[in-house]
Amino acid sequence: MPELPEVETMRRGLFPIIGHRIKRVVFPPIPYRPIAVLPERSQLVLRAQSREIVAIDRIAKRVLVRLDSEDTIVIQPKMAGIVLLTDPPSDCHTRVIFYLQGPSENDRFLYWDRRGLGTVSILDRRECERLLGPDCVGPDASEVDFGTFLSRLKASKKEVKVALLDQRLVSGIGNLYAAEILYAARVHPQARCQEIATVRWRKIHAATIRILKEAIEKEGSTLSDGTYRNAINGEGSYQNEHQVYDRAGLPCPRSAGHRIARIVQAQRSTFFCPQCQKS
DNA sequence: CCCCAGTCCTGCGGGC
DNA sequence: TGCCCGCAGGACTGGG
Repeated sequence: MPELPEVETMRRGLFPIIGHRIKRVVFPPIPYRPIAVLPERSQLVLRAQSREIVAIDRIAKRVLVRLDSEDTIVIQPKMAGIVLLTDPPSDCHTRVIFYLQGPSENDRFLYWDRRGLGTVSILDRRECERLLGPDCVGPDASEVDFGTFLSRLKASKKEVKVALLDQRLVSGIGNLYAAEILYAARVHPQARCQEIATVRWRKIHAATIRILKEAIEKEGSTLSDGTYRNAINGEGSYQNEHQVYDRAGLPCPRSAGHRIARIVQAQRSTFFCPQCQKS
């Protein structure tokens, strides 16, 4: 479930490849259906090969590998994708290998995706601006200021938890961090955005900034399925800080007399404490 | 415009 | 013990 902290950790993990040149792009033969490569595999090979990597960026939950041609390789890990500089957990889920110029076959990074829901694209500058511009992707949740946060979210007619997941309003928050943010802010996930007082929006904003920052520092959350890893195959540690996510039926950390509940909103699980979190 | 359901995909865990 | 089904959910699509 890579969300903002996990994808930011991927971005930082790729810093060592900046300044290197891509020698070869390889799609390993795999027993599963291949992942989507946009616009097509041959374009990725043609346009990435022999280009130098000049920067690694992130927009929302996508990693952007900037090339000296002004093309950008956009990696969207979705549910189960990661980028790696080291050997993958299993060879059969390696989807793309980018070999770099250098003395060793180990000079490479790869995209590994256990479920194959992710995508790898190569976009020129215009396509990047169109597909990843402010009309499609809201301001980054880890650094959005309160005024922007309030003006974009408070007008929404959605329930607050559903609104936090809308990448057009504010980008980077997924199901896990939405639950943790609203628990920290003591706001009920089904509260309507327009009915939440500004002082409580301030708490939601503060919790958003704080939790995403802490999760980035801890290199994200590696859940029990173990899929998410940093670029050198290490686990994150923010899972040890989770208060409510995937903890239905367990005691509320704030008061042992309460229990964490699970409901479904927009076809997704929501975890929260019905006693601590008020509309 | 909004909202909801379906889709992609594989691995795992609950239940019988 | 083994098997099957449902669930996990990010982003997108199509229908109402």
